[in-house]
Amino acid sequence: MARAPTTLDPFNAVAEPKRRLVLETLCGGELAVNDIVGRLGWPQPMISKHLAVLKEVGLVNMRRHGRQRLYRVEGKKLKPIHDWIKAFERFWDHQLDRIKERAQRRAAEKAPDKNP
Amino acid sequence: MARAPTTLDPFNAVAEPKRRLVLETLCGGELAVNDIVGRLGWPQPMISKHLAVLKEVGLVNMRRHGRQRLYRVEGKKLKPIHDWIKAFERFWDHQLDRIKERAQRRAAEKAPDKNP
DNA sequence: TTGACATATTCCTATATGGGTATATAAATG
DNA sequence: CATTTATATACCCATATAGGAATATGTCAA
Repeated sequence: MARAPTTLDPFNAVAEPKRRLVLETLCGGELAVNDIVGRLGWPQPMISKHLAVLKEVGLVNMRRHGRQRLYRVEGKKLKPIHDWIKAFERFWDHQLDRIKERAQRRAAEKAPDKNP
Repeated sequence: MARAPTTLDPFNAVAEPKRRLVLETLCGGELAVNDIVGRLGWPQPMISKHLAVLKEVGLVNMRRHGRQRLYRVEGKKLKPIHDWIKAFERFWDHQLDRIKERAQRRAAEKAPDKNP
């Protein structure tokens, strides 16, 4: 079997560094293709092709406006990655560990009879 | 040009779903290859090959113990992904937005002359 | 030494990629 | 309609993949 298609899921789509740059570029808001071309300085077909992949996984939306096509980032589609990575946060964010522990302790104080 | 090698960075290594499962399996602590084979039920060469990729990007460490090879997850190597995704958190975690705003407001109160 | 066990490596193949270049489609404009 | 502008698509190619099967390497034990 070959490698999974880039359009399989956000993980694969975002593995390509240039596609991440496109998403970052769209972070400020809706942009037409040529705006992205201007900001990134890559050939237009390259931008269009990367946008096509991002659109197929739902990471961007498109709407027509005259002869332009305005692309907007659909950030929610990145949540699965965020959720998956969360399980590993403890490996670098010890601060967070402490926050969580404190939260759990507080929860335990509020419901001290939950675990008899 | 072909697709970037899976060993280029954590993003590419983790794009493969099975590789994510291997990492999750190692989350509980060091495991020998055969333990992973047992838990995931995949052919041993498949596990070894995925481990090789993960090791090359530094997502796992290995140490020999007798005839076994014990693999341990190196979670810190996932931080770049976490950091990149953070810029998009606002797209789903509105709660977090409010927390951040509050923190910024508080910081502004502490140093009210920073922006004259 | 000879096995048995644990793991890695090699060889194969179908498959999809990303970039480049050229061209097609579509919409506004004169 | 003809032309310009904005974007997408088609075609080509070198490349690396993931999986399967077979085999190699390494290590302990009798």
